[in-house]
Amino acid sequence: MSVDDAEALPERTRRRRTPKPHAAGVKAVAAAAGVSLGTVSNVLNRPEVVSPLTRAKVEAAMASLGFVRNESARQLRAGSSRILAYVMLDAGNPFFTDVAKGVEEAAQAAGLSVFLCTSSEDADREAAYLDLLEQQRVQGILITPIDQNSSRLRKLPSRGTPVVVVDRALDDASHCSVAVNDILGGELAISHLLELGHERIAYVGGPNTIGQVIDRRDGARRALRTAGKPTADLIELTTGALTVAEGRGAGQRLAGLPADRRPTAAFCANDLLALGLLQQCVSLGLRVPEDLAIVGYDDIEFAEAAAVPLTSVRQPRQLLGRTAAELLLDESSNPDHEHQRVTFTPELVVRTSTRGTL
Amino acid sequence: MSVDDAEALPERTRRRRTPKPHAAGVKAVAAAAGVSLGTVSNVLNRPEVVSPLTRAKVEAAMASLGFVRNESARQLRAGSSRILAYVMLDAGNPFFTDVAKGVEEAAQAAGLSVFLCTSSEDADREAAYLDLLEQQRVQGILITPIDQNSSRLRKLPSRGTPVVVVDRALDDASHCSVAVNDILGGELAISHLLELGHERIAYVGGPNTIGQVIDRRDGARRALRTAGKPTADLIELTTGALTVAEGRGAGQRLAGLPADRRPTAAFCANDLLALGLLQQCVSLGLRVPEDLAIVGYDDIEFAEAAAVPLTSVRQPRQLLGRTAAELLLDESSNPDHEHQRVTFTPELVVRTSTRGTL
DNA sequence: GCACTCTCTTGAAACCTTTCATCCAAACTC
DNA sequence: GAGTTTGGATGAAAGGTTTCAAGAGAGTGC
Repeated sequence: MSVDDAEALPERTRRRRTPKPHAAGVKAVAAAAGVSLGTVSNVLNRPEVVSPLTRAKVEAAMASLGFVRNESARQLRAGSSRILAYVMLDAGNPFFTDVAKGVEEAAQAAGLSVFLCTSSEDADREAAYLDLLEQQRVQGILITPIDQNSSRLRKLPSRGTPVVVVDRALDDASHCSVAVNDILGGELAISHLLELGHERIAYVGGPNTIGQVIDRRDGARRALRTAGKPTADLIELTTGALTVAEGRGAGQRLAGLPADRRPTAAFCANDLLALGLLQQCVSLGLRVPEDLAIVGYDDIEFAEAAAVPLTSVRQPRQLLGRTAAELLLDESSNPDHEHQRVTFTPELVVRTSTRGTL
Repeated sequence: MSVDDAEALPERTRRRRTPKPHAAGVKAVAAAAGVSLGTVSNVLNRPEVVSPLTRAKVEAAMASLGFVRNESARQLRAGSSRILAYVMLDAGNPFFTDVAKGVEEAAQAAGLSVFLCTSSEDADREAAYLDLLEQQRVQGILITPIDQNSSRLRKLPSRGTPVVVVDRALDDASHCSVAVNDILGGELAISHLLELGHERIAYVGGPNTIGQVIDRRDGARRALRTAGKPTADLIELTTGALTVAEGRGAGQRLAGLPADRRPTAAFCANDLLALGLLQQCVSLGLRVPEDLAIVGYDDIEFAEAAAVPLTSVRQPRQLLGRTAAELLLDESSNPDHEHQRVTFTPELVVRTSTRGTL
């Protein structure tokens, strides 16, 4: 079935100004249906004002010519796009894809589509995507930023592109933000470990440019202070990213320490790190939680199914995404919109990796 | 810092034709810099042809006006976009995000950006995204389709939007495709289980509209035939989707069977199902692999870290994505492009979930 | 001092759609 | 049957960028 032969190489020697021999436009449809441009446009945008007969003719013409509306032209004239974007830190982290699911849910309900972009924790990539999206005049941008003080990020709203920050609470008043209290999350994790009697506790996370990494560490320190211990007691293992592979690396470093200096518990900045750490430690012969208790963060679906089910700090992932999208929609449709900062509360889910088999 | 107050509600009674009081355009920049439109455009697109002095003036004007190029207009005139899209089945499945990583790698090398879309195994969503992307005139579409016979999908290339099918080998000659031999993958899994002496084997997967589900099952059947067993021996547990939750459901059903009718091994259409199945079976008291051996598919990162490390059929995920993107780039830049069908070979990775602790 | 290059810059046309004021004809009103 | 309303169709203008043929100066060679 060589459907495409008909269209292939309609002319080898291209005409001068024609960059693409693309599809038929409204003009061609109008000609074929024997009506004016305006009528075709009406069929597209206000079908109810055109008589059924005419509409049928136009629709037939569109079908037979394979008409595809040129969204660039539409947008140029109409000034608005029906797209919103979510720039996430890492598509490989189920936490973010769950947030994305919430975003898509809310967007779909409002008749919008969502484009996903991944910065992969790379500031240049993030910047490139922000530029691109602004140039595309998307309706709005949801972002989990690497650096929340980026000037690029702050300039966007004043130029007409609404921004909602997800999973970070911004100090800046020019955006809405939706976050989970990461300091509290860190406290929950460490208090739990202290209650279990651990004294040498490690914090595994990095790089220290990521807000979540910092807040969760600060929460951990605060829990130590509250318990009357010096914050210096927290042994910090800095990683290069929040991935399973980096978690394994941290496991390697931990397991290499002599038993009397090795921490008895580790709190990881996210579940990917925790899973990597867990895997490496187990394969190097450390028992979890007897030799090393582990607490993760995010409570992704895989935390429960892990080799040793993982204690973790749970965040309302989809709700986070949905709320963020709703704030964005409000901002772009409600003239009386006021920026809000929504903060959810995390919750500790205790499993075998800290509590043992009891 | 009320940065946005300056811009807020510049005029309550909007002027008639102005849909958005958006940014300054080339025209404003040209006026501010005291040059013509064409020169501004040259600074943007061919900076080398404009004199350093003029360029500096224009750049200063752009900065002070906060100029943001209107991509819709650019695209309308230039006819081409610098974006390519990957429509994936499920963003929550690490397999697809790994493929996406490969795509982004290749795209970045070519100076393009990637928009990710998720059909969530919903044909309507997929169709809506395809329409949207075609209207956006993206440079090309990479897709793991739900239904590879969709007429919408087949029409795209003849209308000017190149399509590369990922993780499916299409019978159709109008696309390139990049796939892994799923029939062989199914065979590998079942042969392995047969070698271990299993007789009652279940296949867990669904819905049966998804190509991968069908091929892997067909491979399983073929392995049975090769071993001289009737294909009816394969006990099929059909799921509603390829998710951890559905895997748990299947586990529930399996564990409910009396021991003498329960399969001794299960081959799952992907790792998410396998992880869910594993988790549910373990929590219901079945031992893996003694009571039930499990083989997954994809060998995602979490398979190795599972409660019982998972035997799985590995696919070259990133390579898949990178190859697909490269084919797409070739199609849209090379006039002598010929459609190709690239097929990779999967590989069985044996772990504890079938082999026991030996 | 004239003809000629070469380097930059210019202005108008083109891309495709949407919008809106206007127009037309047929159907009512009295 | 003159005037009014109404349901539909029309066509020109606008939106911001890119392109390209042509123009303007400055410099060079003889």
